Amino acid sequence: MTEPVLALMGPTASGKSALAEQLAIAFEGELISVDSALVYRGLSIGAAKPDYPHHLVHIRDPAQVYTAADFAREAKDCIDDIRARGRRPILVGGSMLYFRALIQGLDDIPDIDPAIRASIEAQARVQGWPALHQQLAEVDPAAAAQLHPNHSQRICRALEVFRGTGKPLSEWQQNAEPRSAEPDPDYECIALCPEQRATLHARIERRLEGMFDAGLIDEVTALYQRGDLHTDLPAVRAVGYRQVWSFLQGEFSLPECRERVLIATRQLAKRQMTWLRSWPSLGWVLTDAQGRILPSEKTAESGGETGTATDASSAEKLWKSRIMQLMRNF
RNA sequence: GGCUCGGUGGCAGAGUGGUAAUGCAGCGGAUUGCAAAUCCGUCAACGCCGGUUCGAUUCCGACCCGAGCCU
Repeated sequence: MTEPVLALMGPTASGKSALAEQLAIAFEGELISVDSALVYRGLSIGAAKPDYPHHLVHIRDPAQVYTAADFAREAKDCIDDIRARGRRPILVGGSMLYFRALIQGLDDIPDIDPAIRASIEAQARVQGWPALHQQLAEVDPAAAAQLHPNHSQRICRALEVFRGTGKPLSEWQQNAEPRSAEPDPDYECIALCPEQRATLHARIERRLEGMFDAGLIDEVTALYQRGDLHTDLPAVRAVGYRQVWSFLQGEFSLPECRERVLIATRQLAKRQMTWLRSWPSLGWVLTDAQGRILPSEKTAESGGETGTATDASSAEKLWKSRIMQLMRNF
């Protein structure tokens, strides 16, 4: 069997990129970015674009919409391609739905005509989402039962799948084999994160200052002046870009803008932590206030309640131990 | 020094003689094609001391603090 793909996860500003670069060099690997903002050209400073080369960075125009499904497909191709060249693919990033789409897979639902979504959103503007939730309940009660009446995006998705395919979303999802919580042997998932929340917040704050100093405002201004971009696009909704965009429109002062970016970034980190806490079989790599990896047993592979490693191949064990060893020296 | 207005949760800000909206932040959660998105849940307050009252955050008085005006 092929060795697993290393997947390095973690909240924003946790230091993933620096570690990833070291891993890439140490393992003759190639990095694949798992980042929903970095896919867009023009998002560099505010998206913390790393200097070291990554795949799947700057591959779309900000006017386009990139999706988790696009990512899963392209990342898979990328992994195959890298392996075909005899190198090791390493995934790095914090877009957890992208990781999930790649590792756990998405159901094979056909593309939906964007016009359908547009009409649903138009309908929602006049009727409100709870009304659409009700309509969903008539055609797809299973999906509706799992969604709050205000959950705009997911109600929209369920509705557009039904209208576009004539088949309820919940049925599409039943076709696939049930998702297991078992660790996927094809991926070795590691999370890098400061042990203390306060440390992460301090890192976020420091990095944000650097972004503003490096010209974040100018970067967003360039996007703003294109004239064809708007706040409904994912690229413009990204943390930092959205707030600076509003600042450019005169909605608030620069100090308030900076404060809002800071808050939004912390909130992003929190949501990422929520994903990570329930991620199956995740190896936690905790760091101290100086960014050094803590040597305690907490850094060892977790989730091994039973002897899951007993039947692991020696190649796999070697792979793991090399990662762990490298990380101790980080 | 005098007068006026004001002091409600971390912040902003309603309100009532029977212990108090809401927004933001914080914290927790969800997450199958926009996910750095979207949504849900939740903690937490009436400056201080007396008085009136069955009962005061709400009424009265003193005091403290803040803003403004006056001398």
